[in-house]
Amino acid sequence: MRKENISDAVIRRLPRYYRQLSEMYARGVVRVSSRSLGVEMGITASQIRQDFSCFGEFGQQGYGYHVDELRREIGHILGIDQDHRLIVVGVGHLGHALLQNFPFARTGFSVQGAFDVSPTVIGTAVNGVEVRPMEEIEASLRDQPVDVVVLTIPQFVAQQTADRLIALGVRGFWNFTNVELSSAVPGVEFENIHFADSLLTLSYRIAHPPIKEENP
Amino acid sequence: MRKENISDAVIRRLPRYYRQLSEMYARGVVRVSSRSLGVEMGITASQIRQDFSCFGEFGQQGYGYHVDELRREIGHILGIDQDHRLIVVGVGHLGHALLQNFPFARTGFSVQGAFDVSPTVIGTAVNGVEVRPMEEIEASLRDQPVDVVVLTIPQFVAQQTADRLIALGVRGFWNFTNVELSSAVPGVEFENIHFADSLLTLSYRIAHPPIKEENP
DNA sequence: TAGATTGTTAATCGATTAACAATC
DNA sequence: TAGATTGTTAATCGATTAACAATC
Repeated sequence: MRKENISDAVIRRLPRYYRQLSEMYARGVVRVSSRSLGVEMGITASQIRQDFSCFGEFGQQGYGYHVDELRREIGHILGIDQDHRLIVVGVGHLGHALLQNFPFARTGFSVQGAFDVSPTVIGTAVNGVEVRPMEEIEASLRDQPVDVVVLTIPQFVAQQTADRLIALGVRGFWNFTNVELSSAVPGVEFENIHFADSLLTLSYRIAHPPIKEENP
Repeated sequence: MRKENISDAVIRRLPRYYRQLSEMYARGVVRVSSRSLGVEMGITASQIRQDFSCFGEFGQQGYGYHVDELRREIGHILGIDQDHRLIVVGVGHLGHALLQNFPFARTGFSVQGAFDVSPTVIGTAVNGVEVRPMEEIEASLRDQPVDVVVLTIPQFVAQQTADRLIALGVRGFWNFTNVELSSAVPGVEFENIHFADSLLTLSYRIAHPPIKEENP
């Protein structure tokens, strides 16, 4: 049964399925059952079948799933084949690292440009992308709208910069600023990478080792 | 009632509470009720009280919570005051960016060193941390054990490097490699920052705009 | 004191797991 | 065909929310 509202938990598992299936495909695996996929990923076969059934019927009784077909389907659901357009705003160390390393193309994004306020980086090129002055962003987005902005700027300008970009029509933010951004404009999506939060959960877990399992 | 087993969902909210309370403390706010904290954070007062009650009784009837006290308590729970020790393994663009930008001290970590295999970066210093050759890591960890390793290395050496470090006694990994690491050694904790997974969930959400609310 | 707000118990909601008829 | 495995419905489990007595 196709669901109307997919839960966040399901959505967050999709990239992992995609990753696992890509890896199996690269290994030459042709078919997989929910059971064996579950064993490899450490989740139940039930959950896998439930998750997939939110989006359609991709398997075949008695056979399982065709790895490459399922991989493509999930990629399609994730929007990987939609050629989303993206710019990087803030080319400090982190913005630079993402421009240099991150495989945007493999996640379906094409990098349309990079912007910064600092004269030191303006005019330089990172991985073939020229860094342009922030003042030009209005004109640039008018000419060439983008789907997503990568926000790698200092915390104290995060919300105001987001607001400025939202006014220019941006509806997706990949936010690295460790600030909780918000907008009154409907349909604006924020995806946060909170480095500090992540490290703190690790800090918690090493500070509180999980309770030893007594012999049952 | 103190709980034995804290759910992952609760743990992942703790850094956000800590962040919010720090921000309020910086603003000079002295007391806060679960209700008003909930309004600011967009969660229910019930959930806040439930979450806190896993760890103790930090409030006072009729008054609420003392912001700074609660902030310290949560920081303590997260292990921020434990002065954890950490090294960075892999000083490419991302490792460099983290060494340069990330406020390790503010999350309770002290950077003990950085390691890489590339002669280009070995011997350089990033933000006061000297990059040493990977061969020296055995000796270094024997002398100065660390709690956490930041893994910013290429995917194809991720698992083998993790195994090598686990054999040297490392029990915490902040993993940036987009590989699902695992270990048979009990008590080893992995915290993953999966950039690609994160961006793909954003891709999903902009590809599937949430269903418009009909006027009820 | 009266009002406010906690910590906790009970009720609800949603997500995960189990079971199974359908069928390749 | 018989065995395997799906998609889906039902059962279980856990997390969130509501309610309220205790009390500052």
